[in-house]
Amino acid sequence: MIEDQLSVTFAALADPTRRAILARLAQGDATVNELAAPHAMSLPAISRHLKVLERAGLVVKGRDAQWRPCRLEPAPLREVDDWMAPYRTFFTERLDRLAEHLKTMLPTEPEEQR
Amino acid sequence: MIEDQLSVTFAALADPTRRAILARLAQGDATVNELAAPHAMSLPAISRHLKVLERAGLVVKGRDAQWRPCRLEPAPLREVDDWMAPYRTFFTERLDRLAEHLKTMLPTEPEEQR
DNA sequence: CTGTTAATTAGCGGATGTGTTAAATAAACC
DNA sequence: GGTTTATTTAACACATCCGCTAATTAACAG
Repeated sequence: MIEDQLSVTFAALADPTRRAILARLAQGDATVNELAAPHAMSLPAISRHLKVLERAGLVVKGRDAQWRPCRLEPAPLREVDDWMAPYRTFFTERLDRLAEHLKTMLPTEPEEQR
Repeated sequence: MIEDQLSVTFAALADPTRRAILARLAQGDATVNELAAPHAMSLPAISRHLKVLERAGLVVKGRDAQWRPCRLEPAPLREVDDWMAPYRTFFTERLDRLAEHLKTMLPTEPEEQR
């Protein structure tokens, strides 16, 4: 099980419930119960989702009596952003993409003269 | 099984082998064998990874005799990019706050004379 | 001490993911 | 037709994920 940080982060993001939790936390800290409220799902299920987000470093839990106020930690998202960087040119600059595509295409298969 | 596009894309990205395949394809099209070459893994395993990438719409396979030239399809990455947008402002804002914090911190702690 | 609230853990079942080897398909080569 | 090459599918094993309910821990309130 040699799971790298990026894989753990992507796996954590690959669930709509967890992304909804992140979206909620982006608007401010919240307790586990507050996070669970909008979802038609048991509390333990939400608790497990939070654990996944925590393991990915996307969420940090504090302690306030019996409450565990959760906070969004954007650092792993920045890692995702950095990973995306080289691919971003593919869909932001289509002319460059076409040019590069042609460049990689031309020298591999030299046209024969006729 | 109501898997949304974004979840499928994130799940596809949550594997280092698949990300390596995408990185390879970013430099030009390649056949399944070419994509498999750098990995210490059986060909069927690579074939399945490609299927996952295909299902996510990240890769499109063509047909050239017995070869299946694979091409990178950046559209789902753009969706990820769009999803990231609100969070991106979040963590740049956070960095700004950090910068400001450091700025306001420096003059408050003047070196004591001796 | 007792009861209430917040949250986690335990244990179960079912689905999915990931790797293997062996067999099958498909198109080229001779 | 028969062989080689590229790729996929089948069948199996094993682990993880994801939901549930029931039980447990932790901290407050009276």
